[in-house]
Amino acid sequence: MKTTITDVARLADVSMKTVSRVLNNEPNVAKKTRERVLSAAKELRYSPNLAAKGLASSKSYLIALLYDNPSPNYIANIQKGAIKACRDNNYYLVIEPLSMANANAGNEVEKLLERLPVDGVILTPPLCDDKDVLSILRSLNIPYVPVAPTIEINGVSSVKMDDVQASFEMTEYLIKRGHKKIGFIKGHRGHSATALRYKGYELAMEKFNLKIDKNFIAEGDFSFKSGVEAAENLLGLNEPPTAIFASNDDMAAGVVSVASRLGLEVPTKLSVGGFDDTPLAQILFPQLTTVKQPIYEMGQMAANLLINPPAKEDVLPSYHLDHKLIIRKSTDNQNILDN
Amino acid sequence: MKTTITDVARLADVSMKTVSRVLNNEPNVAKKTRERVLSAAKELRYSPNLAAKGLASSKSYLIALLYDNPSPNYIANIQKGAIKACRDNNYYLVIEPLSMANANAGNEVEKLLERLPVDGVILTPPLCDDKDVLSILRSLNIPYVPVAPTIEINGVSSVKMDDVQASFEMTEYLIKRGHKKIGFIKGHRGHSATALRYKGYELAMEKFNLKIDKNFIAEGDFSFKSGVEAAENLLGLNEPPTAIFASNDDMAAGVVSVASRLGLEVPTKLSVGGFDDTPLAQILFPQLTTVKQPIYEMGQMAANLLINPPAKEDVLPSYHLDHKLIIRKSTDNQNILDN
DNA sequence: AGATTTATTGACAGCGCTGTCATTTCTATC
DNA sequence: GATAGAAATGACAGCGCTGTCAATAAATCT
Repeated sequence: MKTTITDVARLADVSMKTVSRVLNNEPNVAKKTRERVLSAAKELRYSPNLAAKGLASSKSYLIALLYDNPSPNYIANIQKGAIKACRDNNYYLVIEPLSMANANAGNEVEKLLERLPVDGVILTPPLCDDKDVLSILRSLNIPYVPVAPTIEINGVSSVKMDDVQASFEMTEYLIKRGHKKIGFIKGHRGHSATALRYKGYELAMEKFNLKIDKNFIAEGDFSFKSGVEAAENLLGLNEPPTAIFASNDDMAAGVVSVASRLGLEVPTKLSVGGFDDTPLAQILFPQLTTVKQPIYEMGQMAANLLINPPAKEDVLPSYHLDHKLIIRKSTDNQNILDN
Repeated sequence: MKTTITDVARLADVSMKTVSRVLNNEPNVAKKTRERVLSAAKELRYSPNLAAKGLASSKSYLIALLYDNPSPNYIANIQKGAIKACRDNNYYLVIEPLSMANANAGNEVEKLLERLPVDGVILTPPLCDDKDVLSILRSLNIPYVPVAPTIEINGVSSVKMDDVQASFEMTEYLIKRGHKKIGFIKGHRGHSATALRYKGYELAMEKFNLKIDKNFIAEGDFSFKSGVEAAENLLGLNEPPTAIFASNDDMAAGVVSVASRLGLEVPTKLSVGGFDDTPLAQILFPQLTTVKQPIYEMGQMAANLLINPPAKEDVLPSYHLDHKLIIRKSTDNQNILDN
């Protein structure tokens, strides 16, 4: 038999409402009463019934994570972060993979959310830029937080990292290790990160007065295969680059594999940098220097923003979380080191 | 303003209870009435309030997926499968990563489930073999389905694949491609799959009257690194094997990397087989022949068993789902082919 | 046709909690 | 010590649905 708030009330000799006040940290409860209630609750191992709370307060204590199939690794980390925040606040995370491919993601979302009245929604790319989804959310009046969106929305907080800065740091790091001829492999067109990461590369090159050779810029699409193709072009040049910065790890893995096929030893003959710090980065030989995105932290922050919305006054439109340059063997070229 | 069951009842000119009956597919409603209610519900775009349903019926329409950090890929697929089943039944999936490392997973589970009264729990390895967790679940009287458990529990259905058979098929396939000297890399001790996969290898070797050379059996722990070490041993033998079957993809990747370092071309000089069909298997060059586990299907089945429990009479203790041998380039040795 | 069974429908309480508002108790003030 | 105001507490309705059981309508049987 589950203990209810009534049981606790009886034991603590107060009214149900007072128990409710204590358990929800509402003000205006005498210290002594509070303690009495707390110990009664503890003794009875009371825990509230979510459905009842939800029904009475028209909240659900549920946060939904909507996503459309990016890498399992990305999602897993977002989930972990979001769950951390949920646990800390007695919320729960329900997940809903969506497929934007099949026509109207909007409809799907609508059906889902009409039935399950969650208190907030976390949106990951590319969903966070889908007009339909966004407008449904607005019309249903459900708060949401986009993770790493391309477009900012007025009045909506988002969480993101600074791709430009991260990419700048990687490039700067390569330059400081003595590289002057640095190839860059772009990501998928239309993916927001693609332009930003390239921008960072540009800025770093400019800062150190290095000319960007057009031949050193290759188009990719974030896939391993495109990394292979790009590397074949880059390394087939008369004067090939001494370092290649691929804008994600999968493409970097492609570069490493081409290099090894060509007998170009990494990192001594060619340094390779990636981006994302996927599990692959550590599996590769040599292990990959890369950028660790604050994925976990973004998930956590997103959930937190939904659970404890900041007061309107101090709303920042978006929160930037810190990335980290992870230095491993693939760039260990034993050159000039003035780091 | 959300429409309620009362609105529908009024429009269809019946009682609330009748609407409830129709919407829950209960028997004993006249066909005409049913249609009237259905069209009214449709017109009003009615959708039930989960919290209210839950409170009234003491169900939650929530299934929990408990897991302790296996590969993101594994979890992602289990999730997808489970969600498919949930969607089909108007259920929702909440996920709860756990850490068995920190002392008492049991306690954590207990707290979680006391608060969130889910209708069922899906347990993935290694959680599904944790005595504490299982006993909590039993004492809380929450139905659960273990996925790929080591131990069977009386009266509890589980879902699993046939590791022995799958491993047998891989080995048999290698044999039929002309290999006689086949190395095997074991997985992590204590992981249930380890013994089963080895067993399959043994059975196939026996069936074809091939002697198992002890030197051809290497110990691994499912990590890339252990695959590298095992491969170094195996390929350093005077008479090295012509094929290596690593009992997961990460270790197989290790084998491929060692082979390429030694100038042993895969697949012509060495065939390599893996297990799991992780994304890595397709990224590798050459792409990896491997076994695809029915992970998605297991997740789906598990959720289904929870949502629609089979009648006691026809309870099977466990359900085996089909795996699939995925043949790619890493075993394409152009030999005898009598497949 | 009347009696009996069976199918269909509805009235109503109540699931466990919180919001509202009334009531009581304390504290500060003059 | 009386009074106003603030702080603490409680009574009670009701969130939206379903379970129970009673009432009614239809079907079946003598």
